[in-house]
Amino acid sequence: MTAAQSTSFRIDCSYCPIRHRAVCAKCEPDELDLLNRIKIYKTCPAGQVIAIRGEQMDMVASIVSGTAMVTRSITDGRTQMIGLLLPSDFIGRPGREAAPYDITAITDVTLCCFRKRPFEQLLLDMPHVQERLLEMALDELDAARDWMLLLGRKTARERIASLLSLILRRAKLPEALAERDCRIELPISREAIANYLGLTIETVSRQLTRLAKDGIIRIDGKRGIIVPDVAELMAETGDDSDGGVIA
Amino acid sequence: MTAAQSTSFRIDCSYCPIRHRAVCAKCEPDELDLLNRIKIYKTCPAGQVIAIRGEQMDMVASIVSGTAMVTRSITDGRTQMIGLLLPSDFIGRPGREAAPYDITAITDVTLCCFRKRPFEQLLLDMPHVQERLLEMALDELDAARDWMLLLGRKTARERIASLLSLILRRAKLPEALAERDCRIELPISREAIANYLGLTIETVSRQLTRLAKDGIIRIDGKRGIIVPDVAELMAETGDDSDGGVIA
DNA sequence: CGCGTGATTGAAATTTATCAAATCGCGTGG
DNA sequence: CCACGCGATTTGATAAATTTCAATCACGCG
Repeated sequence: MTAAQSTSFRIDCSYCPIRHRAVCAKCEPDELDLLNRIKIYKTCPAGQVIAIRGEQMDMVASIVSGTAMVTRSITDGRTQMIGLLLPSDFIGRPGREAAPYDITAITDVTLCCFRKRPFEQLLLDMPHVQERLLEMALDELDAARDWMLLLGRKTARERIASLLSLILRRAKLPEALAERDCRIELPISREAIANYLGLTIETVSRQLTRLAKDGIIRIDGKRGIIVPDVAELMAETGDDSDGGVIA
Repeated sequence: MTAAQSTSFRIDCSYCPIRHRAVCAKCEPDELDLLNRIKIYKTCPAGQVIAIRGEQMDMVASIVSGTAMVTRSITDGRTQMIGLLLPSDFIGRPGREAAPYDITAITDVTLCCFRKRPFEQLLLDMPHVQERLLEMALDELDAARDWMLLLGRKTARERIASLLSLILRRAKLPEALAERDCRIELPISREAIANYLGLTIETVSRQLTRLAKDGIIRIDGKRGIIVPDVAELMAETGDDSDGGVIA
């Protein structure tokens, strides 16, 4: 956590919207009390840099609201998005000094922060937090590996279809996916999509229009996408029929 | 763990070559005793399938010796290597029924196996194992994300250089990297390299000969590579000067 | 000695990136 | 209210990188 945040406050954990999914998901009331006492809320405006690779991190945090992106770059500016942080996702790595990636707020972001040292101590005392952190790390690992398949082997069209289908699955209830004309709002710009998919902006744009021409999607303004038939979109992802999800 | 293994035996943990790096690294002697009682050694010959994505896994295991590869594939046979398993690496995921990836032995492999249920129970009772598992998962996550940068943004030449430099760093002591004419043995075939780097066999082959023509490497038989100047190779990886490692 | 697998090389095709220009959306100031 | 300008997006033409298809080569082994 490098950059200054604009505000700092605290609310009670019992009202916390990410209570059941964040690192604290498995905590008992007394453990929650302890967390409550040492946490600090901070907010970052959209666009603000939350962490810079290689710089000192003295905080860890959960995302309470908003979206942030995790990126890595090489010398000449090429950058790859490595993860998307949504509410309940965790930032920071116990037992490491420097931030391993760059993190930038996409929308305004609210963070539930802990100073790193006390948090590390707390991990040892509170196995529930460590258990949950392990679960979350393994889920992220699965997601990262799915993405490796996409980046290493999928065509531009398949990448776009995969992204759209990912967003659909995250945004909609499973039963809603059977309906016709599902509408989603892209949470990120074309540039961010390109960085996510390992493509250029132009290729992203072209593949979107091509999918539209083929009737797989309809484009509705800059950020809106309407999917007439989700199954048809899924068929374009290149994945096996299960859509990458294990039964 | 799906496939049948050829042999099954047990040796004492105190002689275990991966004792200090595997999931049991942080265990006290009494904890080790407990592990010792419930572990089973198994071996797989080179080429054998160790796990198949989607199939039931009733074992978790550490790699004691040998090398295995973790892959994911899509419908038409395109496959992406998602990880390389070396001695001390862990196979299996607590709290999940089905294997999330395919795993294949590259060389003969010796595994230190635990039945999944008892191991899961043991995780709760032995925080040292869980701590270590978390560390290992986070390290793997970092590795997966580095690889995402490679797959999404690097050129074929940079990918090859990155792989060679990765193997160098794994195989040699840091001080040996300063020497001239470092020799490494590629642990995997051209096809496996291609699947690792998200390229075709032919591109791998061409880039290797091109790097050789440019004097960055010398090719020494099918599997041997001699690197006259490691720094020069590192400069071809596209990474910042730190070579992707955080201080 | 010939066979087979894995690796290399070559030529053509395809995909994606790059460079350049046009368009769109939208808030601002006149 | 409307023209202006800016950033983001789309579109077009061309170039570059990588894949694909097809041969050839190298080498270990029966």
